[in-house]
Formats: sequence, C-alpha cells, structure tokens
Amino acid sequence: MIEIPKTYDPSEAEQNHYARWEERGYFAPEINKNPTAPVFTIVIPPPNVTGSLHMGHALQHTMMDVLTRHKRMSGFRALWLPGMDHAGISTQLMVTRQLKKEGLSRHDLGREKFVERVWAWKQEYGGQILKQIRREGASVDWSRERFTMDESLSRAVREAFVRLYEDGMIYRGNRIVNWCPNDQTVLSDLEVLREPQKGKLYYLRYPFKNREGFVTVATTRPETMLGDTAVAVNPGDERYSSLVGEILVLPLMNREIPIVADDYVESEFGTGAVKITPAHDPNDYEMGVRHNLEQIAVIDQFARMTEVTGPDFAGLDRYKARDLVVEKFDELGLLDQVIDYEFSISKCERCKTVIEPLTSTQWFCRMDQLRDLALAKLRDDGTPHFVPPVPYEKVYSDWLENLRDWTISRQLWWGHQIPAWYTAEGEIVVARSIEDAKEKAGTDELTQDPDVLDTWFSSALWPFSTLGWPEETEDLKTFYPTSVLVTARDIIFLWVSRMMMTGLRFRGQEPFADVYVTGTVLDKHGQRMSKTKGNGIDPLEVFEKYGVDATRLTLASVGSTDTRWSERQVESYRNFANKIWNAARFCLMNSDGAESVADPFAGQLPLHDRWIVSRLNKTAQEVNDQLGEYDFHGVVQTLYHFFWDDFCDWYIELSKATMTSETDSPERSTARARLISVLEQSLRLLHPFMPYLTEELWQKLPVDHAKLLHPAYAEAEPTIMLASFPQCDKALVDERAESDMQAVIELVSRVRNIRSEINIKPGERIQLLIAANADLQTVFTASADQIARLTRAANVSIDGRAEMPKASARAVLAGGAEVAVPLEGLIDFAQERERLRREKEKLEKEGAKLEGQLGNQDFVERAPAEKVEGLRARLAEIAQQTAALDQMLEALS
RNA sequence: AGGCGCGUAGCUCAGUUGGUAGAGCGUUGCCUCGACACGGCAAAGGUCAGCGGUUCGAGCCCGCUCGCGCCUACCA
Repeated sequence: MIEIPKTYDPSEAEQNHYARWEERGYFAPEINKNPTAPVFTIVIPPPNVTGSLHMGHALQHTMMDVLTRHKRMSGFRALWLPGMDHAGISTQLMVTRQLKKEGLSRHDLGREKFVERVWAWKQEYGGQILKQIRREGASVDWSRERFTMDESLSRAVREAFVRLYEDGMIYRGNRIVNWCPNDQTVLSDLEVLREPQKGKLYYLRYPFKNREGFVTVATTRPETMLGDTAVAVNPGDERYSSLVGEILVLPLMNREIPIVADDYVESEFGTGAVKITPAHDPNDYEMGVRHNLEQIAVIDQFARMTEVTGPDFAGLDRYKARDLVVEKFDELGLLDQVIDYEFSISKCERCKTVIEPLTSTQWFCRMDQLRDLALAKLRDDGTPHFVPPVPYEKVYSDWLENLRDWTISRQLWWGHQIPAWYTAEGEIVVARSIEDAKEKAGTDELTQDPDVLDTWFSSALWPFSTLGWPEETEDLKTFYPTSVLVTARDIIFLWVSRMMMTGLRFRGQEPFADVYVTGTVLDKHGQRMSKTKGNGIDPLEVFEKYGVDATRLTLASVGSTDTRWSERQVESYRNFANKIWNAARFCLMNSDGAESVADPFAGQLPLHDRWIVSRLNKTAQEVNDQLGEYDFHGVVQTLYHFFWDDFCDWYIELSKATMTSETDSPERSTARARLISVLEQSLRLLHPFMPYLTEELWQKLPVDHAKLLHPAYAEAEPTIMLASFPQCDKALVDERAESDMQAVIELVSRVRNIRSEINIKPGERIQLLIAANADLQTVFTASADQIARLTRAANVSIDGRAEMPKASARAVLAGGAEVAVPLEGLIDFAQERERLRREKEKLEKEGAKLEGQLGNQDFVERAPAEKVEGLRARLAEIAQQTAALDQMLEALS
C-alpha cells in the first residue's frame, strides 16, 4: 500500500523534475536513438532580452510545449529551439537610462564602450525570461539556445545582407522616412502607431502674387508651412481650375510657390486646396516627386526648426513654432479660422513620441521579388497553412500585395552594424567582412556605415540562422524547414511574412509548414492586457497560486479565440489536477498485488472493462486527431471528460467492490492492475498538458516503467516524457460495450433521479425491479452487483415483464426497459403521478415535434433516408415509453 | 474611410459538411457512501443580438439593423 497526501501540492512536483529532465538531455532530439525517426521542429519566437514573461508568452509556450511533448512521446526527433532577440531599440533605451542615472550619455562612452556596456547589462539583467521559461516546464533544448547577436547569427545577417545587396534588392537612398526625435532613429512603417488625436484644423490664407486675393488652405500642422513649395488642388475642381499655374507668395517666407493640380487632393475636404511640404509629409513627398517640387527641410532631427526658417523660428521646438506661425498669420490677417478637429497621428511604438516625417539617407530593402516568392508559395502550395485559415490567410496575402520597401537601417549602436564601408571618395563597398571590403575596394582607407540593421532583419532569418546557416550544418539539413510556428497575430507582418520571404529566398524552402495563430488573453473587462494600462496578470503569480499544470490547461483551452481571463477557470483546472491526484491516490492505496499481474486485460473481460478500454482508445484517437488539427480547446475538453467522467465517476466506482475487497484474490489483483493500467495510460495522454503532475504520479506507480518507454528512447532512464504516447488500437474500440454500458449508466442515473426526487434518504436501501428484453436482461444481470452498489439497492431482480407493485416509483428507459422502486407505504401517490406526468409531457412534446416533421411530405422525400429512419425509430420509442408511462399512471390512480 | 471578427444558459466559452442546443464555473436540493468538500448525487436555467430571405428544415447559408472589438489606410 502506497500512501500519498490528500491534496496535490504542485510546488513539490514543480521543483522535482525540470532539472533532471534537462540534465539527462531529455529535451534534446539526440535522446531519440532511432535514426530514421521523423523530425518535428519548432523555433521559439525569440522574446526580447529585456522582456519578462507575460500571459501571451505563457500561452504560446504552453501550446508549443504541448505539441513538442506530444511529438516526442510519439517517437519524433523533436526539437524546440529556444533563444532571445537583442531588441535593438528597447535594449539601447534600457542601458541609456541606466547610464543617465550615472550622469552619462552614450556619447560620453563612445560606441565601443557603450556596446560593451550593453553586453554587460545583458549578462547581469538580461534574459530573466529564460528562467521563467524553465518554470513553465517548457521542454526546449537549452543546448541549442541562440541569441540574435551571437557571432554565428551575426554572420548569417551579414551573409543575407550581402546577397540581397548583390541582387540589387538592398539599396541606399534618400527618401522620406519616419523619424523618432526621441530615439534619434528612423523607424519602419510597422513600428509606427496611429493614434487618434484631438487637435485643430487651421485655415491659412496664401496671397496671390499677380492678382488680388488669396487661396485658403487647411492644415493640422501650420509650422510646416515654412517648408511649403506648392499648393495643390484637384484637377477636376471647378473652383480652382482657372487658378492652376498661378503663383502664390508664401507668407512669412515670401517664397513664390505654384498652384499645381493633383488627383490626390480631395475637393470635399477643407477648402479643397492643400499646402504641400515635400520634406515633412509622406504624401506631400510623393506629390513633390510628381511635380518636381523643391524639398525644403524646416524641421531637424530633434524636431526643432532649421536655420532656413529664419531668425524668428530657427531653433524653436516644432510646437512652439506652430503657435508662432499661427500668431503671425493672425497678425497679418491671414488666419481664416481655427476649428476643432480629430485626426490620427503617428507615434513611435516604443517611446510614444510623435513621429517627424523627414527626408533622410537610409538603407532600404526592395520587397517586390521577395513578396512574389511568398505569394506564389501561398497560391501554389497553400503554404503556410494558417490555423485558423480565416481570417489570417487573407490578412497575410493582402498585406503582402500592398507591401512597400522596408527601411532597414537604424541609427542605433546596439545591433548588427551594416556591412557596408565607404572609401574616402564616398564609394560604397558591401562585403561579408572588413577584409573582404578592403580587398574589393583596393584600399585600407574605409569607414564602416555607422548604422545598424532593424532588429527584425535578424529575426527574419531566425528559423535557419539558429540552425547554422549559411553553413550547411547537420542541424540545418535535419531540422529545416520547421514544422509549425506558434505566434500571436500582431507579428504576422513584422515577423511571419518576413521569415517566409527570407526562407524562400535563401533556402528555397518555406521556414515552416503551418502557422498557428493563438487567441489573446484579455482582462476580465475584455481589454487587452498592457503595461501602460497596468491590467496585466502575471503568469508567475498564477503558477504560484494554482500550479503550473492548471495554468497550462487554462491557457491551452484558450485556443485561437480571444478570451477574457477568469481566475475561476484556473481554479477549476486546479481542482482537476487535484482530482487526478486523488484518483491516483486511490489506485495506489489499493495497489498491492497489482504488479504481479502480467497482462491485466488478457482474456474475457467484463462489460465495464471492455467499456473503459474502448473509451480509452477512442480518447487516444480523439486526442491525437485534435492535436493534429491544433484544436487545443477541444483536446482539453476531451481529456477532462474522459478522466473525470469516464474514469473517475464510472470506471473507478464500478471497480470498487472488487478492487477494495478485504481478502486477496486473483480477481482483486487483476482489477487493481487494470485500474493502474488505465490510470497510467491516462497520465501519458495528459502529460503534454500537465507535465509536472503526470511525472510525479507516473514515477510512483507500481509498473514496469522501462517497458512503457517509446522504443526510440528504450535506453533512457524512465520518464513519462519519453513514454509512448497512447495510440488508438481499433480492435479495442467496442461499440457494443459502449452502448451496453450506456444502458447501465442510464439505468443507474434514472434510479438515482428517483431517489433524489422523492427524497429517499441516501443511507436507505431500496428494492430494484427491472424489466427488459433478453439482450438488456443479460447486460443488467451481469452488472447486477454494480448496479445495486451504485443505486444503493438491497437487491435487484430482473426479468422480462415484471409485475410492478402498485406502490412504486418507476421510470422507462431506452430499449424498452423499465425500472421500478417499490416503496411500500412511503410513496406519495400524488407526488409520484406528478413526476410521471412531467416525464410524459417531455416525451409528448418531443413526439409532437417529430410527428410534425415526419408528417411533412417534403421532409420525408428530401431528407436523407437514414435521417428519416432515425426519427421514425425515435418516435416509435417515444410511443412505447409514453404507453408505459400511461400504465404506470393508471396503476397509481 | 475600407476590411475582418464577435454578439449562444447569470459568467467564461464549445458547437465539426444546415437535421430535435453543449461544457466548466455559478445557482438550488440532498450527502462526512472507506480517493478527493479543490468532493459525490440530482436538478433548475437558452424565441442561439434583432429583422427579413433561401430551404422540407438555420445558431450554422444570404441581406439589412443594432452593440462590441480588431486590423489596414495618403483626407491635409
């Protein structure tokens, strides 16, 4: 007899196993000794080195771990590769802030010292999240951990850059870009947020040069007027058609600027005339290119007015300049009106500073060819296969179709410095190394471009750079392409699409076959969790309170739909964990003798054993199928119901009499062995979701652990992690057993219902009279002892057509069976009649509906015969049951 | 402004190719019956947002309306 505590304490199991799993190499694919085993690979979406675990990580990691553990147990050489992203801007900001406390700026240190400082910071504070990933139970292969700034990954970055440059896909150019005046760097379109903003719309008058009057333009940014080089109107706008080509005199600057016609202008908005500032607005920039307009930069990289704006403005902050421009227009009588106006404004995703569009020389990546590769792959092969396909497949392809060039340079020090050098003459040399560059340039006098690459440039290479690319390593050959990418939807553009493009470009093969897009955990009010709102739930606190396994189950069941966080949900899975613990406790308490049974399910089996074996195999089938479809929600439900309802509520209860008998016997040992076997297989089914609890219990079971390992891991120290994941043996699915058992369950439930409804004390023994056809008589007779036990009946008599005593509570069952509980002197006839009447009413309602349906000629003709037949059979049964109820009612009158 | 998703039991969510609405929690009643009160047994609770259409039949398909959310966008 093995005794364990009454309540499951997760903290103990959580401390016991992870270190051992890791040390023994269970997470590494090398543990698999079958050289021909299929391969399963996931690369983790690398969290930022500055980051700490949030609910989104926990959600994704749970799903990735479930998939990895399932494949590993199924005999795959499973690799889940972990790592981190250097997160250029965030990390630089973090260290800059630290320096600031010491009264230093990064410029005081200089680039080299600063970068050293960042590495030191990473050493000390970075990667908190890696510890937290361990806490989650994630079975990642730490021996293959990668960081995007590792030398091997940096090499991949340079290789990719050089190749794209040589193919003409990367170029340097002067264009209008998103500039963050706070971070002092350019940003890509994807790193810019659009936020609604309450502001003003200013109507400004620009006088004509050669005639009286003026044109009024509307703008939200009056300060940019200093850089205006034209006013545009729609070519179809009759109000202005005669004025196109006229010259205006720009107030304050006294610059002569033309009126041009352009389709971009919407006549309905404002006055229908738009001021054009090519140097500070993306649309104006485009228009400037079309009309060959001068670009005059009036705002600098610190968002201050430039020298060209003259003594009144130069050096002023952009917002101060705005006020001053408006004031001056007002003084000159050129301010037409100011109205309240709500519009959206661009902000830096990181620091929320308002973006200043300005022209600047940057590196860009042309996306047309890369985009076509990705689109063709989707069109021809349906790759990647998005789960769920709606709406993500369309979101992905729509975005690709409208893709514009990617700004890849950043004015930071932390990141991959661009492998481009300049000669004294300003010639560009792009090379894999400084040595190559010198050779190409034919001179040693080279200066490297100071910029670094967008962090997402290295992330885009992650699925193959982590496996050794550009070297043709064994890992690359073995584990690429990866199997599935699990991610949140907000990085489909930033990351997923870019990996797809680079994978196809550099490997000629997609980086992953499937993309599983998870739902989002919202707060209880349906709001997104965010740092700024402070409404986030810390997964580590939830682990602490309810256990890792319960939290994982909660997260897995979120699946792909957004779900509000509910602590009660976690609580219910905590209770489930406790249920499993106690079921195991019970089996262990009654395990003596079990280990002597070689093959617990050999020979002829009684109904409940055939039934649980069938249920177990069907469950295995379902779990495997559902995991194959990434139906995480469904698989959690399947496991929960199998374990709690089928195994605990029925199988254990049905087995109790035999397995807990006082005296030792072969029957008792066999029953015990069967219980333990079903429990053991259930633990294996549950393991991918609840790794700690299942390992803790599995190790305690009196079974031959080594024999349960998957053949690929036969030599390993036994662990449930490497045990075979249960597969469905179709020969053991027994529909007859399931339907027979269903009849027993119904019988027991109906009797319990009678007991409850007419208030028979739980301790009171009853008589049970059962009438049934020959088949069911056999079933009930074989299970009579169990039926008696579960209904707390003193005795059970079964025959073909029992004479039911008048004073009895009765019920009709499926298959024409009837049951009666005689209650001499105790039964309240009126109450019992009422109960039966309610019963009958329910049946009649259903019957009426069916009759209506079957009476409809159209239905009978057009519906599938099978369906019609089913309804007829049900109607017949209802008629039979109703008749039986009538008899019972009559007997009571 | 477009595009998309959601609106099912008090709450959180499932509902596979259209064929008599499901789970967990919560609620109610009973229960220390030798695993578990983080438990057992039983029960109540839904014109599937609204309106219209297609169909023999619609939570599921189509259209419109209302409410919520998300994404994309060059109306200054």
